Amino acid sequence: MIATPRRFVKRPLIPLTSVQVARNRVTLADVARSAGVSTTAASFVLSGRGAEMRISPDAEARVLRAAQETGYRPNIVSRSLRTGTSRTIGFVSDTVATTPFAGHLIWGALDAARDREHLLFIGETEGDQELETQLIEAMHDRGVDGIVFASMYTRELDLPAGLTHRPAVLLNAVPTQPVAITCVVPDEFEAGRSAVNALLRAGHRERIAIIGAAPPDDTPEGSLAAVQRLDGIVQAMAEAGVELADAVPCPDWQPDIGYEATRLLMQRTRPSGIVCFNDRLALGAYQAIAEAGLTVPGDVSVVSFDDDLLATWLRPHLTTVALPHYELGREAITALLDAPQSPSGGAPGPTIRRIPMPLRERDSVQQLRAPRPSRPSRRPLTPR
Amino acid sequence: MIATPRRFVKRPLIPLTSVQVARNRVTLADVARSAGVSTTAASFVLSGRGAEMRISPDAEARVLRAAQETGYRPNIVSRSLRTGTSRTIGFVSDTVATTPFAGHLIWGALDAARDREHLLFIGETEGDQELETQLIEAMHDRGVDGIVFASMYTRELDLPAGLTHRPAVLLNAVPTQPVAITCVVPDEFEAGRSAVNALLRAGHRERIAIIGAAPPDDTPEGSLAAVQRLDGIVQAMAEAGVELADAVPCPDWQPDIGYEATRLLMQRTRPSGIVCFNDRLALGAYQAIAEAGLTVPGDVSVVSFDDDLLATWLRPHLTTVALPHYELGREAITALLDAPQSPSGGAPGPTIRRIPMPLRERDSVQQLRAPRPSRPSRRPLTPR
DNA sequence: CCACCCTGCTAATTCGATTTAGCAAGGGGA
DNA sequence: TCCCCTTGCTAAATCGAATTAGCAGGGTGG
Repeated sequence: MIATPRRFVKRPLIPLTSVQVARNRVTLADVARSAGVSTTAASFVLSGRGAEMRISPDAEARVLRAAQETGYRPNIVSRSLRTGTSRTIGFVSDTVATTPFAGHLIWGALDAARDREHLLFIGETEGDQELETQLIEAMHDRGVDGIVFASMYTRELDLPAGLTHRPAVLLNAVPTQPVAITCVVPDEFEAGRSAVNALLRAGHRERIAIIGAAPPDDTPEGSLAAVQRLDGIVQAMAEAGVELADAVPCPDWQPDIGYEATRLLMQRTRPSGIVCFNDRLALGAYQAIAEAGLTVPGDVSVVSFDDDLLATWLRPHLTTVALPHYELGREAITALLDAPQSPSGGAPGPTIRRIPMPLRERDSVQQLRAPRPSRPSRRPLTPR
Repeated sequence: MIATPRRFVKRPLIPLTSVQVARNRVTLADVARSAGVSTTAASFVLSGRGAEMRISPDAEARVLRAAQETGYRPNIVSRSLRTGTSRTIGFVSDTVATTPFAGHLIWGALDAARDREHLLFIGETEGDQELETQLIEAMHDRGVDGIVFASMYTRELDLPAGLTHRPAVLLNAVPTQPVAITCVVPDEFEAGRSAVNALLRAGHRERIAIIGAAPPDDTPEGSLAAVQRLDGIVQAMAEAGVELADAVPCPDWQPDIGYEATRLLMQRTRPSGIVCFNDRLALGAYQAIAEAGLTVPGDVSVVSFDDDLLATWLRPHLTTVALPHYELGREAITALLDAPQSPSGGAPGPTIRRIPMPLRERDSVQQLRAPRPSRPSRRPLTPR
């Protein structure tokens, strides 16, 4: 075989199109042809504008039947190019993997998106600012209708570049800048009140301690949840006229730290009720309490936050104020899709939607004596 | 003001286009104009085919500079329409939310996808067959390049309709039908061997019991993991010439069930080593052992499977055979993108990639006596 | 009987990038 | 001098749906 001289080869261009693209999908043109109408007419019928555009009932029926029989599904890529709306949302978070919670956040978002026939892109930044921007751009390149930017724990954050070019919602976070953006966060302040009230209602008044933060403001770096839970706790106790017996601040809320904190507490104050700032700390507390030869709730009552899966794995089951991850996820998508942003002006700052954190009463709180006649809990008007 | 008579209004059609679509993105045409060339030339340059298509170095430089200066980013929706490839992958699983593992599966997939400049759609089916099909269709409507169909626990499953219309990979699952599809699964059989070998190596020979399944085949419905772990355990013990002292099958692998199973075991056999079929069962075992006034590992050694976060929360930290979720996720994407399927014929059945499950040795196994001279563990050639 | 309107459609354009086909200018060999 | 080839680029088609503009035919009022 003789090699063709280079210069005799005109252009080695093979029609790639016919090779790469799966040609077996039914298109609108196919439907139209099969119904004996133009694509225009078919498009009108299938978008429900048949009557408006004066397509005869007969033609309409033919189109509908053709679409049905061929199993036609509109190509959303094409529609997206034309209309600029892709029925697609980006969900960018800092940590998908390391917290089990993330699943529920995403789950709620997924459900809400599905209700509105949207699909979700997922991206994880691991807190890397450059990655944040890249992901957001990659999503906009693909024509997402909007982006939910989520943090795994409630905090303040700097808005990443490009986020607000199109509709966006902050989930579990509020912006450091006074930007007009919708934020969906759990009501951590009310949660603080709920937690401590669970103890107060059960008659605990004397020796109540907390693990995870200490008044007035010793909280883990950057955690808004910590600050607000603490505020709620402090305020509820003040209202009830009860003194906080002890408090152990913790830089990080992990089981071993809860364990050490509780050992310290048992030596120092021997509390009858402990509020742990999350369920992992509570696990550590359980371990330390058991090791001291004491029982929950007989000797020490424990309440906590988050409603981790862990809470029902512990014996006895843990009373805790739940982070409503599913609802948070749902609400973020709802806010994004239902309340389009006003890009130019409008509100001077963020719009914050607080989602209630429900108390899950289980078996870790001991009823001390008949509850006092419950004073209607007045919610103060203090700005938060 | 007099209302315009209906019939005088020609057609109330407002050019929606200019309203809906954000017109501020830089397009290829903008770049071309700014560089003083045609979009064709600009496209050639930016796709790296400048030399091939004989664009002069000068023109090439102008295009590159214009793209740089305007911050041009190609519209992937448009590219996708033309080329049929969207740099987008669908990840459909049965459970994102209820298992904390899911996060790591997704994490690995996300990382691998990012390495190849792909984005991931996420969908959750909750085991609903109709939803499976709908999700897969919705993803194909958006032009995904392929789909990873994942199960949260290793099992056999019926391939959903439409999955194999385009490239697809099964993650943590194998098909019931003899279909040519790539499957990525953890090596559960080898894991069974690892777990029990951890006990054998430490000198446990007499009273070894297992919780979660019982020979020859009492395993939770539909769990391939259970079957294969059990096989591995049985085989490793047979090889070592050690008799299984006791086995408690469990319909579900939750802490309370592990607790009850262990109580039963302590009465019946009082084992010195327990293999729990997952870490939740092990948590229950810890609780029952502590309640019996015994300690881990002093009185009872425990090994387990999964390497749940829980494993390092327990005291002492749990020795367990890890499910390599991150690697599983990565491998699924890699397999999907790097090894395009041969749609018509080729292999007669699925291609199965087994990912090793590493033993994480921690503090729950007691060394009984000096280890016997370790016979090089011959891996048998038995087909699995 | 003619201008006009309504009915019921269709042709053509558009979105943005990719790809095919091809053109103008210049150089070199016969 | 003429033909052919190469260089360096551009025009036009394409992907699939949505949308704008407009056309043919029949009926009606003046």
